[in-house]
Formats: sequence, structure tokens, C-alpha cells
Amino acid sequence: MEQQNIFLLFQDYLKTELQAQDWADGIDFSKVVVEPPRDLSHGDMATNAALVLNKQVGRNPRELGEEIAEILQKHTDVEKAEVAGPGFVNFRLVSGKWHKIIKQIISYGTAYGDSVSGEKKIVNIEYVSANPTGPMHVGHTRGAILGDTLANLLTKAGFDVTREYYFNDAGTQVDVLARTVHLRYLEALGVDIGEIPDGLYPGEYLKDVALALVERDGDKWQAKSETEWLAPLRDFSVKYMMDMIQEDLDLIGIQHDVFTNERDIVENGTLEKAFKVLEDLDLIYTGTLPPPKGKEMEDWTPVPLTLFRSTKFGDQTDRPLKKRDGTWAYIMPDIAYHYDKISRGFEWMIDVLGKDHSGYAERIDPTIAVFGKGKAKLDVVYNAIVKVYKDGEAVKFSKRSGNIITLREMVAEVGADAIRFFMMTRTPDSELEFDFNKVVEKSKDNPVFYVQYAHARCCSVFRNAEEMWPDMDISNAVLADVDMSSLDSIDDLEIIRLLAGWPRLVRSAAEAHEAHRVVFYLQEVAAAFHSFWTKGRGDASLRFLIEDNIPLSMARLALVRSVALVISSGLEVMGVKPVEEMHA
RNA sequence: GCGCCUGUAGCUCAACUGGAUAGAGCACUUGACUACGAAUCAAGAGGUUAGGGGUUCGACUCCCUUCAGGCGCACCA
Repeated sequence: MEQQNIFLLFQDYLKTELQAQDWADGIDFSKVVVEPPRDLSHGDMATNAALVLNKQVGRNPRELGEEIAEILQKHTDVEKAEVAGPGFVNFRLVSGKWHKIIKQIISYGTAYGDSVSGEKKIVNIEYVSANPTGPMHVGHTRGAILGDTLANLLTKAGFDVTREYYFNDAGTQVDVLARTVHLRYLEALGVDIGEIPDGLYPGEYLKDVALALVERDGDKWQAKSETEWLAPLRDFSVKYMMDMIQEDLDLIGIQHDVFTNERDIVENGTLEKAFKVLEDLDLIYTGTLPPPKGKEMEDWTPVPLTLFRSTKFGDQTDRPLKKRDGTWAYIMPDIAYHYDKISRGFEWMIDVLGKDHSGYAERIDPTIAVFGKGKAKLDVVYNAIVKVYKDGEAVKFSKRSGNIITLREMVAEVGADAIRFFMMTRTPDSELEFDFNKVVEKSKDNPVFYVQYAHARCCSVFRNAEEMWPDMDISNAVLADVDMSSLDSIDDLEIIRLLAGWPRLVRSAAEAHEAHRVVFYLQEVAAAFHSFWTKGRGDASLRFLIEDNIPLSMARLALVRSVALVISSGLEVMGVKPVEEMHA
């Protein structure tokens, strides 16, 4: 099924042929690749085979290259193969091969680009994981979109993906939440509460929680003591907040498969179990850590703690798993949580975290090595902060003052699609400027617009075609079987080559788990299409619709259709709907 | 002090995990609308990939080192 990836097809062919050579015994072919050359004048494809094999085989690369060129030349789809530079073998395909790509794209539709390289391997990707203490805001949004897009990409690449949300409903933060809600509750019952004290959550949104509580329970908790109301209010608030967060996420098309919460991990014994595993392996001991160097530590006092021998697994220092009072250190539930994931069968886990958690993987990794017996792997994608700009000015926000831009507000202002796309226009670890004015700007400077515009133009061509030839059948079924031999201009072939690279991009982006590459690829496709479009202005033979040349027009329609489909396919990974028309 | 991340054109960013002459956009200069949507396109100029060393046929990419910035560094989340 990987037949969609034309580069892989030739790579496999070449490797098979090479392995049949009389010198092939004991040679490592793993580094042989067939890829698009940087410079199109070099041909359609290039292989490094001679360069990676010459030493092993004991021949000079150019000579070996000649032999490889001959092998390639034997393939019926290869028009010409030749050695270039230090020993690259460049080759050109017969144009009919490219035409088949269009046919393929049209018949696969947006499934074009799907890969089997994931081999249905299961992968758990944890993202968002905001604690249920407030609504989703800008700070959460990038990680949420990053995780979701990555999940889409891995799914397309053939992995069996579980989308997971982990939240903390047991720590001190949710107690603070409950206390704040209690105050708001009193307020809703007419009690004057004055200012929200320091240390509690000042945000207005908790008023709604309080109102809902009044509606359910009336003044039931008003006269009760904290020990009585704390737990029930906490449960109520957490539930309310989680519902709210899920509604927020739904606005940008994010839904998780599994929600795991910290309290379950603690209460159902998973935590104890995880600890016992470490204990049984003699990895737990009581000891005193040296004071951390270079950091001001006035209140540091040497005290024996329950420690985990993480240094045995390459960590810099052993890690305390219990506090001095004997209760669990904050990291222990997280460790147990990953133990839980491994117990559920996940050997590959991805956590999407904010950059302020850097160092997290380092602390968790040693335990994963233990629980997974060396077979499990955790990849952490850290994402840097988002700076918000509006009308040319940086928007400051702080949780303290309750002055935060919520996801809900963002969606209302610029729409979910623009947010999803724009958040993916940078590599995760570099800062992102989210400019409210720019994401809605109608210019090529705005990648969202630029790509959507290309798609809309494709659709426009079809609208025009229907007007020009009202009785012509231009359905996909017909277009897939159209004679495309007339698509032989350099411009036609160039764009097809680009489209043919989509399966390859999906595969490599998934392997590197770098979903943002999809964005850059889409911009490339859009640029190529816009360029082709404009050429038709100067050269009538390059127009898509040529009234007196129906065969060529049909072939071009097939080409335009495949451009639209590849863009759609990419946008699908982004979680963005392609538009058919741009409106002012 | 230690760890992680970042440093690429004036600005904002890419570069298919080691490939050929490091690419786009913005800004700048110059062109293209009686035309499938000019919300676009074409051309020009712009670089010691922070500096230095190493590995090899070949380095932005891997290793070492220096510099600059960001984040994090018991028993807080």
C-alpha cells in the first residue's frame, strides 16, 4: 500500500537489484536512499547509493555510480540515469509515470499520502493536560494544537494513536479552586466577600461555577465547616471545569480518547504498585542529598529522604520520591502515571509539555527504563511560549490579575481554523508570535490565507469549467481516467513532482514527529500553484481552461483537482477545513 | 555551577535527521491586470549558518570548545 510513495518505490527497486549483484554479500544497504534532488535540473530523483557503498565494496564511487545508473536504466519507467558530482546518480522518469500520480491522487482523494510506515504500532500521545482550575487560554492552546496535529499526522502515517489527557484533581491547586468557589458561592448567596484574597483564583469565571452550585444545592453548604464542604465542592468544581475545558477544546476540534486523573492513580493503588516495583528491584533507599549547587538555598537543611537510584540510569542525581514528612513528592504520581501507561501496553509515549517543564523527561526517563524493561520510550515535545500581539502591541496577560485571553475569545475573534493553522507555523521549540491582526490578514504574508486562497482558486477553476462546458462530466471518476499525455510542459511536471512528494513528507514528518513540516509543504504547493496560475496570463497554452482544446483542459482539470486534494489532505492533518471561496 | 533549548539574509522563519550552488516571506529596487479571482506572480539585490577546532567523499545538521539569549535545577505544582 506504500505504493503511493514513488520515491520509496524506486528505493526498494534499487536495493533489491543491488542485493542481487555478485559483490553484494555482507554489504550494508541501509543508508541507500532515493530522494528528490534539491535542484530540479538534476533530474526527478537521485540516489546516494554509490557514495555510501563505495568504501564497503572497495570501488571508486563514480565507477560504481555507472553501474548503478545502468541498473536504474533497466527500469521501464526510467528515461535516463547518469552519474553526477562525486557519485550521485540522477535519473529522470518517463512522463507517463508522473501522469499516473495524478490518477492516483484523484482516486485516493484525501487519503493520498496515507502511509503504512507506522505498522499500526500503538502510540500514546498526551497533550493539553491543563489542570481543571480555569478555562483554556492562549498558554494552553499551542500545546493542545501541537499535540492534536501530531496525533493526526501519526494516524495518517499508519500508527494506532491514543489521545490522552491527564489532569490533576488531587493536589493543592484544586483545593485552592474549591476554596475560591466556596467564596464565590457565599457571594452568590448574598454574602459580602470583599476582594478575593491572595493565593486564590481571582477570575470571574468561577462565579458561574458558584451559581451552578447554588442551583444544585441551594444554601446547603453555607453553614458547614471547611472539612465538610471541601471535598464535595472540589468534586463539583473539577467536574464543572473539566466539562468547560472540553467544550473549549471542542471549539478547535480537539477530542481526547482517554482522560486519566491523578486521584485515580493514587486511590486505585497504581502509585503504591509503581513504588513497589522500584522497591523490589532495590532501587529505593534512604539518604541525604547534597545541596543543589549554584542556587541560593538559604533554607536548605540536610535531611534523610526516600530516594530513587536514578543515577543508575544516567540521571545526575538520585531523586526524592517522598517528602520529609513521608508524603509523596509531587513527581511520584507522574511516575506512577507513566507506569500506568506502560501497563496498558504503550511502549511509545509522547508528552507535549510547555518549555517551562524542561527537565521533566530527564526525571521521568529513568523510571520508564525500569518499568518498560528498556523497551519503552518517552518523547517529550516541549513547546515555547506564545506572545500575543494585537494592533501592533504585545498583549500582556497574567493569571494573577485574572487578565487572560481565553481560547473562547480567540475563536470568536479569528476562528478555529486560523488559530490551528497559525499555531503550527513554527517549530515547537521556538517562540511564536500570535498576531491577531495578521491571522486574518488577506495577503500572502499570512500563510493561512495563502494556502486557503490556492485551494479556493482551484475550486474557482472548476466553477468556471462548469460554466464554460455545462454538459461536460468533470467528476473525479472521469478525471482520473482522462488522457494526461498533454501535460508535458516543465510547469505541469514540476507541480506534479511536488504533489508526488506528499506521501514522502507525511512519512518523514511522522518519523521525526514534526507536524509543522506539513505547513511548510502546503505553502510550497500553494506557491507552485499560484505561480502556474499567473503563467497562464502570459502564455495562453498554460491556462487551465482552453476553450478550443478540451483534451488539454480536461487534463489540466485533473491536475487542478489533484492540487486541491493534496491541499485538502494536508489541511485535514492540520484539522483545518479547506474553503471553496474566499469572502471579503 | 549543572542540565535542556535557541543562535541561519536588515526582520520573521525553513532546510526532507549527513548530500550537490543554504531556501521562502516581509522590507528594498524593477516589472506583469481589456486575462481561469492581481488578495497573485516574475526578476534583482541580500550569507564566513554566532566564533574556533574536529569527524569524512560531503557538515546548518554529528563530536569538542568559547560566546550570547531563554527555561529549569532537593523534600513546590
